[in-house]
Amino acid sequence: MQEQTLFSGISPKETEKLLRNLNAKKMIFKKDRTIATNLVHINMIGIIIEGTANIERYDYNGNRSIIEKLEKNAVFGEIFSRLGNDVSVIATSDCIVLFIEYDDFLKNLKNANLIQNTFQMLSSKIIELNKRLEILSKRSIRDKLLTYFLILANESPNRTFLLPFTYTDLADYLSVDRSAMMREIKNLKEEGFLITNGKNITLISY
Amino acid sequence: MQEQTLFSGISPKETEKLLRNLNAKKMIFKKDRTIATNLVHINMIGIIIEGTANIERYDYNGNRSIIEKLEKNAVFGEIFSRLGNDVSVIATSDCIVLFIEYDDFLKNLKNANLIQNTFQMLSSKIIELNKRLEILSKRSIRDKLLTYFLILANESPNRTFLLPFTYTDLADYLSVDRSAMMREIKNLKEEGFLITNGKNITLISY
DNA sequence: TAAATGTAGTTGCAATTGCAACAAAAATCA
DNA sequence: TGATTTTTGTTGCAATTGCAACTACATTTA
Repeated sequence: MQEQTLFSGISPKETEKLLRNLNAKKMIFKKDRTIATNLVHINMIGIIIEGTANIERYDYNGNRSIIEKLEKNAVFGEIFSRLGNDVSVIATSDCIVLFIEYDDFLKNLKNANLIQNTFQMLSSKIIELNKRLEILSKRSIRDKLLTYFLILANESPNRTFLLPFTYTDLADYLSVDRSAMMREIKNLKEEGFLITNGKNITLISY
Repeated sequence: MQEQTLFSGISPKETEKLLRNLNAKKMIFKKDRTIATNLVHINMIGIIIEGTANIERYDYNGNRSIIEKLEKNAVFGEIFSRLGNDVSVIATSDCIVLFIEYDDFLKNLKNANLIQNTFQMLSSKIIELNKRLEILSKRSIRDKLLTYFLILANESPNRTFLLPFTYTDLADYLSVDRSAMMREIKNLKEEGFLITNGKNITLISY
């Protein structure tokens, strides 16, 4: 799914040249470290070369919200994610991240492949955001769970999938209280909508 | 705000030529008419030349969700909005809309201005989506209202703004029950957070 | 490997929310 | 302009949700 990168279709040599022109800087982050905070004014683009990270926000109540999961080759930064106030990128495993100045990037946006790829990236960001919006616009925890699980179930052949979150993180992704969510999952199981075995979930009907 | 268009910086003559190459088709829609439904497979880009429209979704409970408000010069379509299942674009006033095939568009994506403008459009879509996500990730109606009102208040000098929705539509934008929302607005007024006069709202503190 | 930390699973209770059902006011239409 | 439709404003009540507080289990870390 995340095989497409910013440099797909561009030869390694060409890529290296581009990265030099782009003044790209490579940085290493340990798990749980903050990769970036409040990037609005910094105008950087980050590329996850190795590892995984989350884009997160804490509101004034102390509630965490997981905005996005970043996998290998994912990009983040103002144009890609609107990293506003109180938003941070946190390493969820050891990470290698490439940083590029946005202005440098725009100046070098002449390579046809790079243009095409950037479009792809932006488009898939939009798709991800809309996916999450569809979930959050549901008015009950039950509907949020079912909507999310349906998306995951549809991506696998037998409607069984591995939850890509801990249940604690899932609650923050759905923006609901964890205990209320667990209660609702229990209800869904009792009513025969779901079978769970740890993070393995099968969606029976919906 | 929406002065930027896909064809900014491109001369009228050049634009016309582009539109001919793009095989653009102009269509007229009366208020409340459906401009497009389930565009996923149709692969079209729409540009609102005149008028306003909403991107909306109805879920199986019959709850409407207003996904996005489209103003003059706004663009919509798969790459820009992920118009998935049960999603429609509805004219909220008489509209003139330009349709372009996505493939034609990509093929003609050589003009530097067009590239730049398309990036701008995609970026501002992402910003809009994130704005809405920030609102919907709040766990109470009160916080959703305050978050949205704060965004509007910050865009005007004296923290007073004109609500761009009917209150009925606002509830669908915030994905909450209308009567519960009205109740909460009343509470906020009584507690001195808000002053309202019809759709004129002043945010006192937050 | 023992201790410490993080995650899963529960529950009672109070607060918030959605639903249904109105009446009144405003906007639209014929 | 008069009739019709839409929007606003309200309320009681039941259902859902968040919060707090635990226990049990799993995973890290020293």
